[in-house]
Amino acid sequence: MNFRTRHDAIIRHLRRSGTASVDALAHEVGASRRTVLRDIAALRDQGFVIHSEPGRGGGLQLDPQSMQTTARLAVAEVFALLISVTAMRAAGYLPFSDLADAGLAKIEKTLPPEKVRDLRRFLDCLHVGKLSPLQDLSDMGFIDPYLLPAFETAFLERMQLRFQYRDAKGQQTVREVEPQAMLILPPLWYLVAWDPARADFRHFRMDRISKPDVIDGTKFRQRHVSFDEDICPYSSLPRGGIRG
Amino acid sequence: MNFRTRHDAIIRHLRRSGTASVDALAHEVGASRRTVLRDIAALRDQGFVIHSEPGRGGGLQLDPQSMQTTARLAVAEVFALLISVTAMRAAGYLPFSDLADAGLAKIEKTLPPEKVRDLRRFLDCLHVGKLSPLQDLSDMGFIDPYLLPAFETAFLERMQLRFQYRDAKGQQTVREVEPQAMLILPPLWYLVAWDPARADFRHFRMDRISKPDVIDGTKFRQRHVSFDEDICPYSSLPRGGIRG
DNA sequence: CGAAATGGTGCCAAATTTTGGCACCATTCA
DNA sequence: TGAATGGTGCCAAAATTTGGCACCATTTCG
Repeated sequence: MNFRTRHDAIIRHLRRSGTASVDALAHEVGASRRTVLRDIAALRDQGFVIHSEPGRGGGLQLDPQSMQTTARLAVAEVFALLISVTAMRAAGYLPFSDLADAGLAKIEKTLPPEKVRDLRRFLDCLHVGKLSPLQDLSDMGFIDPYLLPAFETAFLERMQLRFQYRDAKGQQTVREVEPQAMLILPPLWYLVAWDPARADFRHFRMDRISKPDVIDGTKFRQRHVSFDEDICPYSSLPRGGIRG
Repeated sequence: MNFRTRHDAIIRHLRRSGTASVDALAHEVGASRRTVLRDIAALRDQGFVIHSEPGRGGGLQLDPQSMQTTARLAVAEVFALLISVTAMRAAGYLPFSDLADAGLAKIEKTLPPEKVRDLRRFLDCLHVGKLSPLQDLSDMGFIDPYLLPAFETAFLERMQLRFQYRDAKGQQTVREVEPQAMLILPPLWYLVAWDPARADFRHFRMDRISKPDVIDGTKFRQRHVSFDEDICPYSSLPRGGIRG
């Protein structure tokens, strides 16, 4: 009996019998006391809540609440988490980002197929590169919290987006564009969009966008965006897993 | 990367990319072709329906209908996710952080109450500020993967920590200190600790710490750490939050 | 009080499983 | 035919798991 089967057996036994001692479990699953104690620790690490009571009449007890633990996240939430973990990895904090990424993989596994498809299409629009050191960062602002929900609709439904844009000189203009890609040049974030009025691509710094709104009834086709060679799509980013 | 994590990663990749070759997967998860083939067989045993097509243009494909509905994140994974989001927000790299927060809130709900309490206590030790531009970043290294688990114990149980420290001149010394706070001055991370031998606070750059170990049987009291005024605790950090 | 029953930890060597590499087979497609 | 692809058997090396032991802490019973 390998440890996976054993863990299942232990959980099943605890569920059925309510409470059990380590020795009883050890006998039940045919393993040593030491091994069962290790299994209990592992199960606790995995999120099972197992209460224990030492002394005569004590034993182990599985908290029934810990059995239902499904977090149903929205696509945008998973996306937001993913980019934060990606940024963390890019910054070189592997121990943290690897663990966080493993957690996200579990969450993704539970996402329904159509959400995974949306997530993939969203991530396909994401590109990462290095910022030129010449950029002026002194006027970095905050990104409108309504931007991501608006992006979600605009990118996935391929609908035009209207927003106010404040250019480098502080001029406010209203734009109506076709969102084609998102670009991260840490710490700056850009929207790459086709501007039909100018018949050309434009880069918009996200912290300069306000009042984003999807324009009803519009539909556009995806265009090929060509990036510099030092900018790579998120999906081909080097990932965790140290190769031996 | 152990086989459980690898299985999660493989499923994630297959779901995201629709179809993938064994070699691509092997490269992705950092394992050999043989191992991935074994993993695929194991996943099929577990009930995942994975179609395969030999020959040119072939590959593996995960049937979207075969999906798992529950995920149980390890406590450490939730910790890592929270820290990632927190740190990236602090660094100002992270737009959409309120959405990430919403996702985290859902995930947090699946943790047992005492773990949530631990999480809060851990995050209470986290402080964020701005790095002086004079700092030399040329020798930034990687953070020891054992640091996070060691911190978890040391901070939560208030136990002393022993580690090797490489100072700015490259000198290696062994320190035994009382961890009092974590400080992020993007992109650098510091441990702020009371050094009993020197009877004073010290800042240790995390990428210069190696071989961390909790010292058994030690217990210390929390001290008030005074920070510069431009450094604020994580808990009072400005949050996104959708206005309305 | 002392003894017994219980959970829990550290350590180590033995047992077991996992892994990577290799050779080789079958299928598909250009 | 040759290249790209999935798949299997085998083996030694690497990594992990396991059991045994000593020992600690807490609780309850007599």
